[in-house]
Amino acid sequence: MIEHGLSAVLELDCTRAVQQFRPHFGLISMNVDPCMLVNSLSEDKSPKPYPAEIRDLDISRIQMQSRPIKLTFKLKLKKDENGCNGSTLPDHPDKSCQQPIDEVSPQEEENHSAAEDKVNQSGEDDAQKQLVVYDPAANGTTTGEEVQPLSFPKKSIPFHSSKVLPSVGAFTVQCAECFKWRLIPTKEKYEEIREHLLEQPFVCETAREWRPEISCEDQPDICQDGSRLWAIDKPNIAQPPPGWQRLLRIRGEGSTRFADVYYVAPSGKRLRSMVEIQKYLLEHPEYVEAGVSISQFSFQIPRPLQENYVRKRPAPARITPSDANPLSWAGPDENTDLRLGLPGFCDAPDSEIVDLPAKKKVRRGPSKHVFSCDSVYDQQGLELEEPYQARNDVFEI
DNA sequence: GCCACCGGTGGC
DNA sequence: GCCACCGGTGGC
Repeated sequence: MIEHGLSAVLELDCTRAVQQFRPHFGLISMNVDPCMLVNSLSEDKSPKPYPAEIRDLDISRIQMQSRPIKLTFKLKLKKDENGCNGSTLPDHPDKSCQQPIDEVSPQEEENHSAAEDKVNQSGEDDAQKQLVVYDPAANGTTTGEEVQPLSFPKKSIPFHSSKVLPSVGAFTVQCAECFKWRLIPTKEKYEEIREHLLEQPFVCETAREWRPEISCEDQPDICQDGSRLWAIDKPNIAQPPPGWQRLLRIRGEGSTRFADVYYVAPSGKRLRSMVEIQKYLLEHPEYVEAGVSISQFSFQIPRPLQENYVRKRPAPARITPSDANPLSWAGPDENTDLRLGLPGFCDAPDSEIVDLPAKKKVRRGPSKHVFSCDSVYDQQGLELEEPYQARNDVFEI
């Protein structure tokens, strides 16, 4: 079992792996907590195929579609001070899951993985909680060691985290031809694909770079089934300059905006706007001399598919006699809209709501389903008409 | 004291 | 409504 307070949070539900949604580009993310774990595969560590943040592990819940998978990965703890120092993987028939713990570099920390997780506190049938990620070993990409890491998921022991924020857990892109989701092994590869997505649409064959046998005939790696929160990224965002990191920080539900982008300079300086970038480059001409340009930066953020994830900005106040009465604003806001589910793929467990960061008491508009089938299908339709126009990246959180 | 995160605001 | 910017602040 997991020891030393590893947080349990994420859980998958991809059994209903049906192609139900068709954005074209995206990330999969999972909730994150102060304790970050990073899995790496092979011993050579170059490059790390599937680093991932995970808050909780329960390998026994992992299923690779219909075939068993063998997991081998290392856990790396980010913050000892969070009670996460030291851990072991859960007991699992496959002892290859047992690996030493290393340190995590900032870069690794940002290399979220192609794995997946999500908390599920709804108590759904275990059979519904499985990870749907492709099995590299099954595709003949494994060399030497038989294993390929994949992902993991699931919950177990809550740990003391005062605040839990979602974060990107994996990267996925949708094939422009078959519309199946393909996981992207690294953040860097994802950024590379994203940079030229409009001119070079992603197709399953593109993934042969790391999955030689993949084709549109293969099952999707992941599904948009409402069990996780998805966000749609923007295409054609330049890759960060060499040595720079582009960080995406997902805000908690109910915040005034969905996420923040930061750039981390090679010096470690964190910059949060084009103004700051410009100023920094002026103060450090060596970067400009090395070829760094302001055009290589973008603070565009993805858009959450979950309705009402971001708090709407209140309409300009109109003072009327009733509004002037403070009591008219005093009632509790139940946010019942966040607890509604729909049959079928939209019957997302309440857990996805429950698992999100503590909601703020925010005034919301008329109740709507957070994972409305209608809204999703509407978007899918738009995607079909304009495959690579507006939204192409998707994050799952 | 630092900084990650959040809120507010102005502009479009 | 979205975006860009940046100030405030709680937690460490």
